[in-house]
Amino acid sequence: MGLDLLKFYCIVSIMSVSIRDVAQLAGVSLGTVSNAINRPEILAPATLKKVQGAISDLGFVPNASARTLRAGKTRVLGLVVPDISNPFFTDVSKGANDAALAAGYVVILCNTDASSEKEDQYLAVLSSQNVRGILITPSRDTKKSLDFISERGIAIALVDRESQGSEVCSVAVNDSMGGSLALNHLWELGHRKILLLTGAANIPQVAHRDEGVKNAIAEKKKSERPELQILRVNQMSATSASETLSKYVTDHGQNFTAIICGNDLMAFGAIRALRAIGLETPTDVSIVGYDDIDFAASANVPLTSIAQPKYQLGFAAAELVIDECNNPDTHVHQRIYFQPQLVVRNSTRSILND
Amino acid sequence: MGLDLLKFYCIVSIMSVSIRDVAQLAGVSLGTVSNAINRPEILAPATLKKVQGAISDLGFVPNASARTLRAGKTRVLGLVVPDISNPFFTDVSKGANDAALAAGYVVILCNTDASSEKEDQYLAVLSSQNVRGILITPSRDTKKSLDFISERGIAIALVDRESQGSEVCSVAVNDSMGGSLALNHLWELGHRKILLLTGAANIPQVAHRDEGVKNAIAEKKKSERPELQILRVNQMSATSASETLSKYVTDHGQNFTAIICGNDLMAFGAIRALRAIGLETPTDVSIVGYDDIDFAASANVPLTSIAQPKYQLGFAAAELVIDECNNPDTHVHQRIYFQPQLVVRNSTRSILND
DNA sequence: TTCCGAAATTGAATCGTTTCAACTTCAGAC
DNA sequence: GTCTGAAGTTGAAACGATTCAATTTCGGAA
Repeated sequence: MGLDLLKFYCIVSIMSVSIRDVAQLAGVSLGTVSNAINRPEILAPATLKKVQGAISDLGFVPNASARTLRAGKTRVLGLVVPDISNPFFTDVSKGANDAALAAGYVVILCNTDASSEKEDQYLAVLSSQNVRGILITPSRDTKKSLDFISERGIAIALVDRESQGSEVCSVAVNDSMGGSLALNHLWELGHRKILLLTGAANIPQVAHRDEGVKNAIAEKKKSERPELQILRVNQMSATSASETLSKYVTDHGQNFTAIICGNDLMAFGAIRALRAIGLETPTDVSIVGYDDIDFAASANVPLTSIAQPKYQLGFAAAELVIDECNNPDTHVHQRIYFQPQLVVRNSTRSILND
Repeated sequence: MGLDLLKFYCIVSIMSVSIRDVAQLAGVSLGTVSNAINRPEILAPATLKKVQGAISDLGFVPNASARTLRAGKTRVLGLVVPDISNPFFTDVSKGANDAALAAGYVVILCNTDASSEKEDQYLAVLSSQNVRGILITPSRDTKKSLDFISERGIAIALVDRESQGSEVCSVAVNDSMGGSLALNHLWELGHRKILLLTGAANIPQVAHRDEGVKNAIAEKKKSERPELQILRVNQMSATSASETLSKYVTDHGQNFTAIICGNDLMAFGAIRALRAIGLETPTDVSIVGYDDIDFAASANVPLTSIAQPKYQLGFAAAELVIDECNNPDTHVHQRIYFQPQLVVRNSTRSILND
């Protein structure tokens, strides 16, 4: 008898309880239980209480598949990024996850390694999973991917890309402003010969930042405009930056007092290359990085850098998509534009003598 | 008329095609289409071809919800980690995603911030999503979480934790061996006074590594055993390591020729602290890090470190779970144990004089 | 007492698959 | 020509929720 009882409990706890069981226990109909879950306000308070009691007694959790099948709506988002090991996207992912969880959504992470095929493959999988919305940093031919998605009635937000028309939401950082921030900081410290150690010009982010630097220069009075040299590296890594800079100084001498780098790793590479030829940072050369990676603060030479609100980027993108899902009528597509921030540490120094 | 035609195309392209449409176009029954998708080998080749043609003509994608509802099985895994911005888990996630994609699965990423409540919350969500398996690095009370999961018939793999009983799979790295590798490397270089700059002893990974260091010492002949000092930091960060080490040297002097650090960031902190008091790496002190983070190779002093197969960890865990899902009968629970690897760079140096 | 309309509740139909027992087809054995 | 069994195909039932037209309930007005 004791054994039978145990068995009974096991069955109860293992077999999934359905809305039917709840209805039976509460002594109401199927529809009423469904209403208790989805539109509690239309039920008589007493009934609602009864049903909620039964739900928690049985530990009932609605079956997402059944719900989706009938209602046609999941509570799942897809996040499609080129490289999750890039700290930028890691933080974006964190923000998106937190925003999603708060709204009862869940995020499927898709790492495309910047390959179009993998991107397409993931989009097909996400579509078959009936995801409700997709946050994406498209790798290449944006149009096709986007059409594929929106054709299926899935909400979209572009991350770290600006939408062209106004048919989708987008969340981006003002890269041009980032470039300006870096230049103005150095300018205020008195630097007038500046080297821009940057990446390939066909990367949109890089182009925008370069432009920001140039704009900031153009805004100065003619007599106070700094001289700008531009040096591009193939790979935006410490090693590549270090080698490129060494060669440059060998060829041209040190014709600068400060360097603006494409990212923090390149900044560390630059510091290393300079030290190798007897130039200290910031004593001899000031250096500004970009991204403000975690390690920037605790490096040998704590780095002055441009910080991007990565977490907020992901959070906002998820919120936009969820709003589009939950309020399709009132939702209006937005282009959100975050502002980067200058973080001053020890790698830059004033060379004014007053 | 033109407008009507447009409307027609819109409806065709927006409305989802079901298995029913495929059956009609191919001139076969529902069941046959289902078989073409799930057990193609039992169909007559001609029929199979016909159905596959219809599927691709219509661009049919099976509805995951309906499939799950009927079959009770999703193709979704959950990955529950304490901190996705830790490069370790980033790589684990990449590995898991790749293994999943290859098997037609998809991964929901759950970042718990090492909080038990968030972990529970995510487990509930994953359960309601009917995920098929969960890869988890549990934060605390493993037992309860695991019971919750397996009670619901969801496959489990422990990541970076060893399973105690044999009722679940686990994938971990031999941390003890990592500690031994570090010590033996220094020992071979002639170091006999070693400082272990490590984290809190109640973190399992830390404890195992410390143990590995001690074991390696115990294996040496008595006369050749190095002296070991242990110094623990609160936070395993560069700053904390730097401060703690500075204070230690002030109090005790430099009673070591080499340092084994709890991770690479701490190693960078140590290098900085030493330089501040006039000690260069590796000239005066040799340093070994742990984790082999990306930046280790391109730092000012390229770091000798212990590398863990993080990607493989995630890949293997996903494979184990997927095997358990697909072949529940033949599947046997495994404990996989990866071996860390010593990566020698410039932060360590021999002090033997022969 | 009767009737009315608003509020609350009901339950059959539906979503798009998979499953499996039942049925058809057909080549070969007798 | 008939029978047999294997191979191939069929289609109704089921999964567990939501939806909505239909039904019941009930307080108050006539």
